Amino acid sequence: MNKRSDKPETPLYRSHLIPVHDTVELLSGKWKIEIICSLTFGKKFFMELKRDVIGISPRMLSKELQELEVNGIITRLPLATKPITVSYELSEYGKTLVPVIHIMGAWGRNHRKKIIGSLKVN
Amino acid sequence: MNKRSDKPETPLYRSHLIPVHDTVELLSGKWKIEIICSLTFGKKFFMELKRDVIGISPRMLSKELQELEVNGIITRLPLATKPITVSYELSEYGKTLVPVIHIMGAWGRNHRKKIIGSLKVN
DNA sequence: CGGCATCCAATTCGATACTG
DNA sequence: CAGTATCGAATTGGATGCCG
Repeated sequence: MNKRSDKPETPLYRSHLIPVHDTVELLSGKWKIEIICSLTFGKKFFMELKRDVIGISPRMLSKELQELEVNGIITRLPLATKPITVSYELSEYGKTLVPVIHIMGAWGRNHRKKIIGSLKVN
Repeated sequence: MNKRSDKPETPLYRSHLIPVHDTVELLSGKWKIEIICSLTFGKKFFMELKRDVIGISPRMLSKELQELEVNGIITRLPLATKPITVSYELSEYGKTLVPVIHIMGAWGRNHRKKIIGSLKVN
């Protein structure tokens, strides 16, 4: 206990709620983070993503890619091959989201340790 | 374009997926962020929270508070009044989550600006 | 007052089949 | 190959009433 104050130094004002929700919702889809993860390693074809993201159906992959695209996180690059192929990549803007995800992951990793530790009393 | 590399300096490895998901899911409930926001201003009674979080039903408030409690984010403090009253506060551990939320909010605020800007072509 | 049980509405997700 | 359409299952959230 090195602190007695009840309040954190940085309260969360109501004006912050919407932006935080935006970020949470953008990442809330069941497969979004995994898709972004795969794309941090470079450009991928639809089919490669489907192989990377184990268990995803084409329906969900398509849907979540569209959501990421309208948010500017990824760029869709259709190629005039035969049959058509489409590759996706993280946009420069999308890359600004990666550090945020890392910070969330760091907290989550620590949280996992804490929760598992708190179960050892079983 | 000050960079030519396709890959971000910090890829997201698959080992990061679960911890990131943990953090997202912890914040994914419809009212969780707002509850945490309210509690960053100090201890609150159940009833006060219900007034603060406009539109929430007692059922949802109770449910989300429980989820935050089992995750160690908040502390439940029942008082032996008549009738019983219960107050909630952010735990010291829960306060470690606040900076993460702030970072998510900062990204989201910028994202909002970007998205709204991209609609001005309407 | 705090919170649980029940029931219903809405949203999300999965499986599968189909098209250009 | 890269999606879309359709259907059904599962999850999530809301309204309400009851109880200690």
